[in-house]
Parts: sequence; structure tokens; C-alpha cells
Amino acid sequence: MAAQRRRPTQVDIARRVGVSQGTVSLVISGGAASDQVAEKTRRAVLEAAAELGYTVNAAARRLKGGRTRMLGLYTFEPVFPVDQRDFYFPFLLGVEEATARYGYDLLLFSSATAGGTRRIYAGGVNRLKVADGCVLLGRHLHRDDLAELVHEDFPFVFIGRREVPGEELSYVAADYVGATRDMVRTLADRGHRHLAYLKLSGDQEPTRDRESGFRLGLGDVGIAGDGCVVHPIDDHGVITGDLLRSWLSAGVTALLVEPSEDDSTIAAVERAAAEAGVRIPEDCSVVLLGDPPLGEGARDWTRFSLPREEMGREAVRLLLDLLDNDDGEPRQLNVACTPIPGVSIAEPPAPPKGPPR
Amino acid sequence: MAAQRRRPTQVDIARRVGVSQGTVSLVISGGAASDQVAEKTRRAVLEAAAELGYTVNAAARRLKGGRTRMLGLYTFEPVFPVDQRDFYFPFLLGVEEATARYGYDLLLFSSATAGGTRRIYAGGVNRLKVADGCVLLGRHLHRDDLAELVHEDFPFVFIGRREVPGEELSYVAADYVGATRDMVRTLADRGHRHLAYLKLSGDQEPTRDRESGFRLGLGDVGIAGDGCVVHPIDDHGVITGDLLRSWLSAGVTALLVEPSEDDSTIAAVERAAAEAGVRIPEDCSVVLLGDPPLGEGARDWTRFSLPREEMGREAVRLLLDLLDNDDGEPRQLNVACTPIPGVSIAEPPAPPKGPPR
DNA sequence: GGCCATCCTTAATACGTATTGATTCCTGAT
DNA sequence: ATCAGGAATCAATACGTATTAAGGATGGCC
Repeated sequence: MAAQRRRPTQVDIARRVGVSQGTVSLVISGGAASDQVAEKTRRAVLEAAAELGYTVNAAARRLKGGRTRMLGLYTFEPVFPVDQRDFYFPFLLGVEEATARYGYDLLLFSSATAGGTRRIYAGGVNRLKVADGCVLLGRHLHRDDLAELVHEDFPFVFIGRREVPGEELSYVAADYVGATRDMVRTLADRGHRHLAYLKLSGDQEPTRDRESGFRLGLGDVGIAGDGCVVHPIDDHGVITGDLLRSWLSAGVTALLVEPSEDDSTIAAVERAAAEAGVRIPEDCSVVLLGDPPLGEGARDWTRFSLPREEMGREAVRLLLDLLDNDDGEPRQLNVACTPIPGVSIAEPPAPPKGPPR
Repeated sequence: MAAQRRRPTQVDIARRVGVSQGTVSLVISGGAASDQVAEKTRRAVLEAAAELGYTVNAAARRLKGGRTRMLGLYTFEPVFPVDQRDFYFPFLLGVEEATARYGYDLLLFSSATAGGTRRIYAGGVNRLKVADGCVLLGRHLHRDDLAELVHEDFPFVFIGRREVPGEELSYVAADYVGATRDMVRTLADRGHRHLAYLKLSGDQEPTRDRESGFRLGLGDVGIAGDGCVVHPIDDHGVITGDLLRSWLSAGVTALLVEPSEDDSTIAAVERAAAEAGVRIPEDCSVVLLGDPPLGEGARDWTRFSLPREEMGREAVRLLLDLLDNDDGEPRQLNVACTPIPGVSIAEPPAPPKGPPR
């Protein structure tokens, strides 16, 4: 154990065999340039290398070559805490799988917590750049950091559509617009004409996309906006039974609910319904605009699901594409969501009193 | 956008500010030597660094002997595939959490798959060394790789006890010996005198430790070994109803089953019992020597559980300790398992015929 | 004004590898 | 004997950082 402290280098091999370090390098790196080395020398070098227990110093090799063959994964929220892991884990899975398949290593930027908040620029230094490129993930991002990042021209791909004014950036996103639009159609086909959309507060792109889809859907089926409600809820989802009841008596027959990463908004809707004595779907249809992790024995909601694992894989693919073909062009990919029929919608109930029209 | 492709270096910063590269290094590395730099210069450097989007080149820093502030995580099995993730995930969780808390980043060596098998030395290069140190995990390891790694004197900690002949290495392991020993005692207290131990084939340390515990336990309670059975099963657990029946008629009243990473061995026991018409625990008590991931509605086995998350955290702690105080001493830590009572044991049934004594 | 001490900055060097233009050595032909 | 030409090897250099001994400026003190 108390043997040599220093690891053997190519110089050690060279000295032992009686050649130069350059020659050793030619042999060790193998491949193309290696066949110009005499077979005898070649064998002698390899033998000495084995005897000394030589291994290439990865750092030195990387230093020379530029690439690190590492991809970074930065998450604006901590991914591993258990309450959120079911939501984020499939992305991770996909990213990891693709990273491995392409022969890269994956660097998790776990350290980036500055006083509880996660920031890219800790100490004025962008740590992400240790990797060749980076996959970003998470809802509660710092706009400043993101803008700065774009400005730096560092290759990255966001999972989820993100906007930075005046810049085009690369992402792979779920097609919330289309999926929500389809949901509205589905409800309209069942006869619903008065809808309430419960959107998350905080003006994030995923929310905006759903809202666009909502309005587009209304247009598609010819529903006027004034019979409908758009109601913001905070992340921990507060909605009262009274509020729900007031909507229903105003003629609303179906709810579209935007889920958060956990199941808080859905739980809130369940509570409100119970409170108001409203049955789902008999008295009110409910659809989820997404596919949050639900506990055991949860209701089989009518919803759509994101191909999260595939999104992770695609993000890596785009990133590598970005690295290899360095035009300045952003890569943008929208993937379709899969509708899940579920059992939380039904025909609208017979109107108790005459609703407006 | 089509700006410089090359990443800015300390030299670029130096040129811009009008100082030397050395001064920039002093500022960037921060800490002790940093306070001999004038505050004005210091700020100018940091500012320029931010503007240029400078990041320290990990490879270069490492080459020079500095730290990368990266810890590696190398798994001999793929961790992410879903069927095994429930087993390995808590380790990951612990490792990630501790890594983050100590301000390090976590490098997952996903790339190390050479033709399906995971090898540390892919192409003669030990890639682990990019990181400051490494946590190793997994059952099906390559002994050659491990021996080589030890021989290289690279700091690492294994999760799980591992042996390399003639070397002492660092690990944090579950105390399988003690836990199994206690299980034998528990069974003996209930009146069982003839036990069968189903061990995994493949001569791994965790298996050997359980077997030691088994024999120690027998000694503790004064059971002779000749009324007991030690039966190896392969990873996919084949055991027939006939075999089970033959044991029982030879007087065996309780089974100790070593679980694999999935639940295959347990499923095999269930099958064999059903096949032979043996009820658990009425006709035969069964304990698990571990805590495998079980599906929904699985039997509440009498077993013991590993503090997997804690083990992950501890591994990181040991590793950092190893990095900071570099004596040649290995760090070894055994953590106790927690017994879980369960409902799969009972008193031994009345002997159907006179069993041997 | 000269000398020293203090503070800041620099120049030089090492780390281990990959690459390339130059050099030596050989062989065979003239 | 000389030279061309190829094969095998070498010497030199770059990569980006950390470190340290040495240099230079500034100010104080007598």
C-alpha cells in the first residue's frame, strides 16, 4: 500500500523501454497512427505498460482534446426529493439512457444550491461549462440565469418550452397547445358548452401554452368565451366548494385542471367537490391537462400523458446534434401527448335552472 | 450567435483586464492565496470572468493536481432500468443528497458500457479518475477491474462489503452477518430446530456474510448443522415443489431465503410452496435475509431492511474523509439492519412423522 | 534623498498527453 | 560510393491551470 505514490506515466514507460514519450503515446492511443510503429517496439511498450500498471490520465487526454465527453443535467428544482421524484424521474431515465448510449457520462449539478435556491452562476462562475453541453429541466427557473446562459452561447437543451425575449433557444417540449385543444374538442363532443379552466398562477410557458390551446379549442367548436371561466390557482391549489358551486350554477359543466408537479391542485379539486357535494363526473366533468404522479387508488382521470422518458432521450439527441453540427440554429421539437380516456367525464347534467342560453 | 467557439480561458480574462494569467488564477481559485490580490484587481477579474462566461477547465485543474469537486458514481449494473431501480434508487438518493450537501457535483459514469458489460477500464483508460473520488455500487462486479482499481490507489468507497485478496478497501456495508444471526435466533426462539438456507449462487461477499451469520446463529442457539440445509439457487431462483417437500419431510420447519435485486427468488419460493401445497407460515416459516423491492399486495414477509439511503450518504462522507485526510488507511463502516417482524413465521407445525430426533 | 518594508503582480514552471515536422537509419538502385 | 526514398523514431510544442520565487511599485521613515 505504501508503494509508489505517483502513478506511472508514459514517460516512465518510455524510459524503461528506451524510446521517447511520443512513441509510447503513438502505441497507447492505438488506432490510425499506431501502425507506423515497428511491431517489436509496439510489443515492448505494451508489455512495459502492463508491468507498470499504466493507465491513461484522462484529465491530460481531455485537456489536449477539448471535449470532455460529459453532458450536464441541471435541474431548477431538486429532483431527488421523494415528493417530486415521480414526476421528474422519467425524464432522468431518458436522459441517462441516451447519454449512455451515445457514450457520454452524465454530470448532475447537485452542488448548485446557493442558500436553498439553485443558481447556475455560483460565485460569478458558470459551472455548467465543465460539460460539453447541458440539459436543463424544471419549472421554477431563474430568468436571469437563463438569459445569461443564452448570451454565453453555451450549448444546452431545455426540457419544456422556454422563451427568452429576443433569443431562440433549443428545447424539446410537450405539445400542450394541441393536447389541450383536443381536450376541449372532446368535451364539446360530449355536449359541454361552458367550461372552466383552472390554470396555475405564475406566468410560465407551459401554462401559457395550455391557455392558448384552451382558447383555440373554444374557437374550433364555436364556443363563446364569455360562458367560460379562466381561474388562476397557486401552486398549492386553493379552491373552495363555494367557488365551484357558483360556477356550476352559472352553467359550467366541465373543469379543465392544470396539474402541478405534485398532485396538490387535483387534491384541491377533489376537496372542493366533496365540500360542495358535487359528484364527478355525474354533476361535473373534470379533465387534467397533464399526467401528474397520483397516489394509490386515485381516480382514473381523463387526461393526457407526456412521453417523459422519450423527451429525455430526445433532449440528449438534440444536444449532441447541436454539439456536432455547430450552426447557430436552435433545435426545437414538440412531441405529441397521448390522450388517456379515463372515467372523469360524462354528458353534462340536465340544467337545474335555465342557465344563460 | 456564431461567435467564438473556443471557451474563454484565464489567459483571455488576463488579456482583457490587463493582468497576468497567474493573477487571474489567484482570484479564481479563491480561498487562501486570494487575499493578497488587490480588491480592485479582484473585482475586475471576476467581472471579466462573468462577462466572458468563463468556467474553469476541470481537466486542466485536475491535471495540475487540483480538485474537480466532482464525485463519481459507478455502478456495475445499470441502475436506471426500471426493474432494478427500486432496489438501487435509495442508494442513489443518499449519494446525491450527501454530494449536494458537501458542495460537490455528481458524475454518473453511464458511458462505461462496452458491449453490454460495464467495465471501468474501457479502452485501457480508467475514466473514473476525472472525478476526485468515486462511489462504487453493484453486485456483479468485475474482479479484475476492482483489483486494478485498488492497485492504482485511486480513492473510492464501495457500497457493500467487497474483498480483494491482499488489499484492504473502503466500504460501507450492511451488517448481514449480525442480521442473519439474529434471524436464526428469532426462529430458534419460536422453536425451530431444522432450518434450510437458500443462498444465491455466485460466491459474492453479501452471500458469504449471510452464510457466516447463519452458521454463527446455529452455534449461538446450539443447533447442529447436520439437521440443516444450505442450498444454492441461481439468480433467477429455481426451486421445485418436490425439493421443498423433501426438506419438510426431513424435518425442516423454516426457510431462510436470500433475495436477489429483483424478487425472483421469493417468487420461486412462493411457486414451490403453492406447487407442493405448503402453506406459509402454517406449514413452513419463511424469512427473507434482506428487503427486496416487492410488488403491490405482496406478502408481509418477516425480514430485515437495509438503511439504503443512509448507506449512500455515509459512503460519500467516508469518501470525502478519504480525500481530505490521505493516510493510506481504508475506511470501513458496517451499519445495522432493522428487523421487520412481518407475518411469515409461526411456531413449527406438529411433526407429521417422527423426524430425526 | 536614500533605504527598507509592504503589498501587489509577474514570469516561469510543472502536470501528462497528442500531434507533427524533423531526423535518423536502412535498403536498394544507380 | 552515392543517393533516393521509405520506415521508424524523436524533439518540440500546445492544451489550461496552480504555484512559487522573484520583480516592481509605493509609501514611510530617518
